[in-house]
Amino acid sequence: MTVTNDESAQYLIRTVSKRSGVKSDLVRAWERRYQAVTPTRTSGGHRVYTDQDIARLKLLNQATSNGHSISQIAQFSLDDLKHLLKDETLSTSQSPNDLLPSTINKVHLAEDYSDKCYAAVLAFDAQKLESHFENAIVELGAESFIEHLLSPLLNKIGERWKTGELRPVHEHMTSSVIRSLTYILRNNNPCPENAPRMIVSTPIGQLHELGALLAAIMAELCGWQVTYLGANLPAEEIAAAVKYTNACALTLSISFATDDHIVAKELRRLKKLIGNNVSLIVGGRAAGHFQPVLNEVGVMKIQSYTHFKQLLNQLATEYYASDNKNQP
Amino acid sequence: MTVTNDESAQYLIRTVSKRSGVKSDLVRAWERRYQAVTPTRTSGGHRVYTDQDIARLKLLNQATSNGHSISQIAQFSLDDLKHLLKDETLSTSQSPNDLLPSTINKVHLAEDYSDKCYAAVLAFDAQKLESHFENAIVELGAESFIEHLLSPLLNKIGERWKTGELRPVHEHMTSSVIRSLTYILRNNNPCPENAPRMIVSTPIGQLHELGALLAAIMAELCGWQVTYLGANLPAEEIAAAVKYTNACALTLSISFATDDHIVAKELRRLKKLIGNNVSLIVGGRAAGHFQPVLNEVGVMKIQSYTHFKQLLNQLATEYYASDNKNQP
DNA sequence: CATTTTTTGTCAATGTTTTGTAAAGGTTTG
DNA sequence: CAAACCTTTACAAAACATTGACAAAAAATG
Repeated sequence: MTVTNDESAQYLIRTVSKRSGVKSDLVRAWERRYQAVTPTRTSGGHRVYTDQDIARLKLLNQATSNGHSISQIAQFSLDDLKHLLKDETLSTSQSPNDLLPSTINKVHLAEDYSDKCYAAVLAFDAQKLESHFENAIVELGAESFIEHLLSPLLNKIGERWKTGELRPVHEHMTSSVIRSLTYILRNNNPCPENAPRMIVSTPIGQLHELGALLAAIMAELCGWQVTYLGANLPAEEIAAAVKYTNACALTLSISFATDDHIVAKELRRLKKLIGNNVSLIVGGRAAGHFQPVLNEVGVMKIQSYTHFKQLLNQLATEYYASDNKNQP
Repeated sequence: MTVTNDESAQYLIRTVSKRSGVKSDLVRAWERRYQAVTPTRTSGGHRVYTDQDIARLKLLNQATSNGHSISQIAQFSLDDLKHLLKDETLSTSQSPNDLLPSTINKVHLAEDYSDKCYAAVLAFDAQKLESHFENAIVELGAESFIEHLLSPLLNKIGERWKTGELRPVHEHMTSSVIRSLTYILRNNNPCPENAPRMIVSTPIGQLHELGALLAAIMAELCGWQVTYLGANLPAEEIAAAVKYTNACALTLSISFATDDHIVAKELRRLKKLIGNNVSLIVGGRAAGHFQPVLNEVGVMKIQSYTHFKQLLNQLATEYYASDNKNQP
């Protein structure tokens, strides 16, 4: 099914007629006699319809040619109409479970989607995974999608990867799908021109990018202007990106605990390169493993989903405050 | 404060009219009556348009000739317009081609965009880069976009990287932007359920993914069901993905010439793991460097843009032929 | 079953709005 | 100075709206 959630799309009667299969005259008659649809009007009086109206007329058309009297069903809700037709075509159908998504329901719904997504990951079915994600974004909204679906899902993938149930390719495939999704998420809330800038990456040796992706998406949703660099970059490169973009924050994800000293060395170098005016944030499953270095370098460590969100908002506030001072 | 001097290129109405296909008079009428575009003015009062305006007008033109009333859609955002047209081309595939998309013009136009995109890469401006890409896709169409803009651009980036004008981060940033664009490109032509499947990646040690991305996009546009895995994967992982997805082809990009034997070893292992029924395709700037191994293993080497396209179509044809035999 | 009444899709007549195009006359640009 | 722009005003075809009517089909009634 297509993603037609907005009511931004509006149509005049001829388009509606073409799409629904109901002649213009009849559309007007149904409105006049039974208020089957109640379009708004232009200032000049022309009728303006929504996607929902079209869907409605389509169903009404089907129902009438199925023997129902228009006067009886004209005021039915979309759901009622669907049921009507379902019951006819399949006489005894499945359980009708599409009803109101309350806030409490959302968590449950997200879990539901999460299971489906994990199954798609396990089956290595990128198409299905993307499809589930798309639907989930529409149904849950970007906010809930990230908090209740994406975040737990990535955790689960991280765990299962350690137990061997998943292979590295699974993670790569998932990263790939999520990366292409950033396009939808970003376009849901365009950020202001003067938003604070952030670089997101993972240090050299850290090949897992799921955590970094999550961080990037979250930051974008919190109104940051994020430049995502992918995984496995040396300190010099990351620092260069910070310079180029004039970023005021840098977020790294560390999800794999190594015993060599690469991460520590990279962090120290990074700090030296970017200086004290750029906030250095580190998250990821294995961040705790490097606690001594984090303390030494002066890193903000992400404690949890909500903690990161608070951090983002706090830093943004500080940024706007100092920005106003410099810009009288 | 940073220099936020956007709108690098500006056009007068005649150019806009030619490129968008909307007559000058009409462009002005749309502006006067519905504020469809809001160009700036020269000191003398002439209208000055941006690339975005052109993309916008092009989409509006398409939408109106598709039955939408201009007054209703004039103020839609670029994204809304894209959705509008996407939903329509899915239901009614007949589209009477609009005016003058002469091939010669397109090449020139693509070069123009290519320069702008490269400038954005050099300036490390991900947002501008994405914006240019989006406009270019609208104006050129996916096909031309890839052939005349993306492909040359990536070559240029590869070259400049070697000379040191660009750093690795530039490439990472560009990859990131292109990856999120795959979403638009993919949704322009949904592939059939039973399309042949392909895995795209780069072997271990090969960190540059631009070539692989290009290959993935091209294959998708040729009707393949592509699973893109990103860069730097060991043979076992890639082979596992091939097994999981039941892919009939595997494309690798090799853009960096190394003197160690890793690539050779990986290729040999891969061939052993995937067997003879899966086509192994290799492309990339440095593919020639490993010619002996390619011959030994039996690899199809990509010679050029058009060669790869032919290869894709040929393999797809073979796939469908053998598929029909097995599935009577 | 025959006759009325109601429902429903379609049309016609007449007036208004929308929308692409164009002409007239002045200004800017190169 | 010519070509390209600008603004204003106008115009006509296409698309809409409203009202009212009509006949076939369906339902109700006797």
